[in-house]
Amino acid sequence: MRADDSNWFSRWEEELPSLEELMPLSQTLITPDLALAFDIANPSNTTTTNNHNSSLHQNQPLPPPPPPPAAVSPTPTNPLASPQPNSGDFGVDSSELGSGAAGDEPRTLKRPRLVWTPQLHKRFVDAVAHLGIKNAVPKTIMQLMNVDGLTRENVASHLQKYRLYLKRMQGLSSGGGGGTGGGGGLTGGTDAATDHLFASSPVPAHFLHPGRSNSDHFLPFVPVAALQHHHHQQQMAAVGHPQLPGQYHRQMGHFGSPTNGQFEHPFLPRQTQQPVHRMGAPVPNTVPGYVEDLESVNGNGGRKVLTLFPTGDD
DNA sequence: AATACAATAT
DNA sequence: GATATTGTAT
Repeated sequence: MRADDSNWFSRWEEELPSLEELMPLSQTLITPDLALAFDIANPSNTTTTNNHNSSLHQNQPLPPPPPPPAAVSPTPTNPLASPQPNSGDFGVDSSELGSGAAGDEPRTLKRPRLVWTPQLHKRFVDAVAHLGIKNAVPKTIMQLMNVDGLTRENVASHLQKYRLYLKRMQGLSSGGGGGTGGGGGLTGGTDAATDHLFASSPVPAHFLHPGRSNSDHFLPFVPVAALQHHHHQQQMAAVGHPQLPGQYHRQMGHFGSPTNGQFEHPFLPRQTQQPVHRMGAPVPNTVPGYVEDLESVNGNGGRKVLTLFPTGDD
């Protein structure tokens, strides 16, 4: 109870990490709907609850307004290169979305394929490593990663692949061969072109021997402190050109050594629990910011790809 | 009912 | 081949 306690709250903001520090993980996955809503300046709208402006509090040093309206062409059926019929001015896109026009929130829109960048994967591996294979299940991993827009399904799918990778490695180490008949001979071992991504991040040793060793770190629970506090995730969309001039910042992993894990925050008794809120709330998720890009490859329907960008370290 | 896993489809 | 989606088990 110090006098200064009374104003700790005032200083609270000062205690926050600088934007630059947090920035690395900012940006959020996009949701197509939001993108649309973004431009929709509908005077009459209503359900578009996009009120979240995060940039109000602190300024943002990086608002390079880039380009363009990158144009979101939600029309998968538009193989043509001309994304929007509106040539010339952007602004509102049309997006007729099928049906409904602006009235219904497209909850059923398909999100672009998630692209697992090495950074994202790193986060994934860190999360799995810190959870221990035992507790590393999609939901938990997803929470620890705290990447906005990332869904359980995304993680599950990646986890599935990752497990196969681990298995493969185990087999290689002792097995001999495997015989899989594969004849091929591929196998490069630790880094086949196939596992590019996986190879880019070190695989914690314990992953390789599930069997013995009690690898499971003691972490029944993870104070996932990173869950819903300030959301800062990073994600970007890169399409076609992986070399975006963007500024990446590196965010050091939060995951450090659990042995000494001293999570401390002025106060965060928040157990990262997710209330069982189900739909119904008109203002459920407030997405901070996002960027979306899509790549239209050949007329195959154009696969939109969403790539979360770097957040981390390498 | 929700979640995870495995299999299958795009 | 990488992800998404589906089916099934828990």
